[in-house]
Amino acid sequence: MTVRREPMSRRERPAKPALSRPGIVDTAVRIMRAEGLDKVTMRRLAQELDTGPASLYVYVSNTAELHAAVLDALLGEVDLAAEGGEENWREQLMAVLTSYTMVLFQHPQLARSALVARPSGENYLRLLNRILDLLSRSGAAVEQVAWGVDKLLQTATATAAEHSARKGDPAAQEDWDALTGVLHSVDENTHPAVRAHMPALIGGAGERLRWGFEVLINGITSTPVPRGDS
Amino acid sequence: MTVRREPMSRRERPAKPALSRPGIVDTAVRIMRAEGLDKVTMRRLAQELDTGPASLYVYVSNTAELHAAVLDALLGEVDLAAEGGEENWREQLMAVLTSYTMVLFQHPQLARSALVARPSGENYLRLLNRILDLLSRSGAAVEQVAWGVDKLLQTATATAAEHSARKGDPAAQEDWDALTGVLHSVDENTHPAVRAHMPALIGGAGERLRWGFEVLINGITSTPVPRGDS
DNA sequence: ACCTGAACACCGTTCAAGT
DNA sequence: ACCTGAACACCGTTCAAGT
Repeated sequence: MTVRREPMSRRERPAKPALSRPGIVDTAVRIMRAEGLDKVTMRRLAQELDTGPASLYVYVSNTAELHAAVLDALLGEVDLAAEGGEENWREQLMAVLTSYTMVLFQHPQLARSALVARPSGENYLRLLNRILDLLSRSGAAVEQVAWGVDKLLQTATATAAEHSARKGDPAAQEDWDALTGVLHSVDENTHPAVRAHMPALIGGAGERLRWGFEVLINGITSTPVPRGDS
Repeated sequence: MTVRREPMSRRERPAKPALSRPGIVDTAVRIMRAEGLDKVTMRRLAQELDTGPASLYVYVSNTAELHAAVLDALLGEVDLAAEGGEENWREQLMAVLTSYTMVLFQHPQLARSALVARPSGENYLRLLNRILDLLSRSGAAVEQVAWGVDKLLQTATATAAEHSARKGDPAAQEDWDALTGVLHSVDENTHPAVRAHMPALIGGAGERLRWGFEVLINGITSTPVPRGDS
């Protein structure tokens, strides 16, 4: 009788699996997809893994590092192959950047943390390598390409982070509304330039991303790095 | 005797001043300067003002809005006058952008929050107006100027936010070290482009900011907005 | 209208102790 | 080496009650 009880309870609580870094990161990703990044806390994660928060510190040194690991996992979704002929580096570059941005758009809170805690994972490295390769086909100097890639990734990340204002967050739509409201009713005499640029200042949501990348690519390939730097 | 007691105790606790939004924001700024933005919490602020956290919600609707108010207060320090002759819009623009970036560099955590919660305060508006005015002297189309200013402010803000990795934060230096470490020891066969751009990928801290602005200005003034957009 | 005490529902991280 | 319970030192926000 006691013989039977043992397997039963195993089936009910399906053999709590041993902790491991991959397992922890997987669970973190699952929580994020289901409920957003701010639910990915040490305590919540521990609960999900049927243990105490202290146990996680064997595999992860703090919350920031955990979020970085989640980001790198997500970066696996970026499409590096991208359509467009081998010779058309510009279109390919645009496609990869767009793919990266779209992945981050899905989780703007991650983009936010990516700006601060520089990622250095496997998937990030692959992405970096790919973009460097594409941009270097422009024929620009090595320094321009190196610094330029940084700028491209920065815009993409920052744009996605800003996006958390529109989506996700509850009170963040209000910020946007507040800004557009203020811009619409700005005083002609004190802020003439704002007035003069007014419809454009707010509009063009969709085209802005692509235009932003084009601006950067044009600027990067035509602006030499100050001499004497490596 | 009781007559004397009253003024005494007034002198010891110097007449708790009435709460007000400006007073709250001032205190918040003071705490930030002294101990950093993450000490600027509702609870801590209430303690400083000798009241309970609930009382603050009469003047401030949440923590994000509080931080936005602190940011706008700080933006008052940006030097909009900037040296350089009236005719040299490029140098003036560069000076204003640099001043803005420097102010944010002092408080990178604020820059971080500025990316998400779009500011719309008085000082932000002044800055926006000034940069629009300067950039419009390039002769570029209105749409390019409007979208371009957004890009310029975005880079400045994002660069400052990234800066929180190097300064301030304790474990964030580690991220940077981790990244440079990984980049230095990357495999030639799997990531040839990273290898090829290696010294430049990491170096050039100081010149990068100016180069970044130049790239944008060049790109903005030479890249037309897709037609049909305002 | 403004202010408050108290509560609800959480956090990250550490550390001594166990296995 | 890995895991845990318990504690320390905090959070934001709400709400009924008071002035």
